[in-house]
Amino acid sequence: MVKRTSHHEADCLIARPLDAIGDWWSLLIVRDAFDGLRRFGEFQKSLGVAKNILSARLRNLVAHGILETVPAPDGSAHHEYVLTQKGRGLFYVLVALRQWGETYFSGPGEPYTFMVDIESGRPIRRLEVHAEDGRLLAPGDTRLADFRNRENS
Amino acid sequence: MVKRTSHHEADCLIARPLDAIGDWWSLLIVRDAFDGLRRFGEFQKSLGVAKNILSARLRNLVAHGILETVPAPDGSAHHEYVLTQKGRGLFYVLVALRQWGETYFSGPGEPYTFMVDIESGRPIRRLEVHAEDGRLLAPGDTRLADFRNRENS
DNA sequence: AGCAAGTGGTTTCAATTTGAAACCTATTGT
DNA sequence: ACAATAGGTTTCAAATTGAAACCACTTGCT
Repeated sequence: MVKRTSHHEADCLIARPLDAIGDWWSLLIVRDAFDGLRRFGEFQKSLGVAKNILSARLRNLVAHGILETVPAPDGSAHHEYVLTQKGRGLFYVLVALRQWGETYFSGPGEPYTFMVDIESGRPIRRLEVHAEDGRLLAPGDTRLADFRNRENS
Repeated sequence: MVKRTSHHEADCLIARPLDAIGDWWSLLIVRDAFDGLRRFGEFQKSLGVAKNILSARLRNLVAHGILETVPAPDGSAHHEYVLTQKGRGLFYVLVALRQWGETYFSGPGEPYTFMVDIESGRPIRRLEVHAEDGRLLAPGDTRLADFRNRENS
């Protein structure tokens, strides 16, 4: 059997998250969940994707603990999909992706949406990576270390 | 013709980046590029992916300006793939993804790699989202606004 | 009660995509 | 000269995708 390449058991802690999300645009479901969407139909309308595919994606996200199903609050027999704490942890990924998008994908002069702080209505700051002592770090200033390296540093 | 769903022209600035990267695990190529990998063969060995697929992914990343090809410095006829500035902008996405992975995907007691500041060798800080005035923001504290909203706020 | 409409899916099936292996073309190394 | 290595492309079977049809259950209306 030809197996789809999966990085499920990969050592790398970037590969595993990617594998859990499963599909690039499953993140759009997560984004919509952050926007308050909860019902199957709402996601379907928002994403315009085939129902069978949406069904599979939602199932996958639930299986990986990113979404969970809860009984519908209106007492109907249906359920709703809400973010778990793990799912809410993807907030930073979405912010990073969005800021990258704002920088490189907004057409010239094109009106676009961006993230603002609800309280002030002003745009949020750009993400920054900081060292433990607070120094601002650029891409080249970091490396990966394993547990053993950390112990004797 | 059955078209693969694409969010290329989507208004949303999360969808467009996703579409540019193309494939979830193309990010693994970008991660490897951050780790200093440059040659086709290096990527292939690192990712263990079929050569035709890697070839297509590299071509896509180059087409979207995330990688660029440069002549090999050793004078050979081959070229190397290096991150553009746009590509380096994905650093924050990778950090966000990795921190999420560190939190939710590291097995109990399992040794894992994580990001450290090269200068001190100590782990970097967690990403935080801040308002313009510096307040720390949680997932629910932001919303999207379009250009017009910004103008009159 | 009878019936249409809405919600939340599953099934079917053709088209597309994927990926392993084979192949190709240059450039080294010996 | 010959084999090996790098960097791909081509081929083709199997897997995935997605549009449309279908199904089951609940409302709402008359």
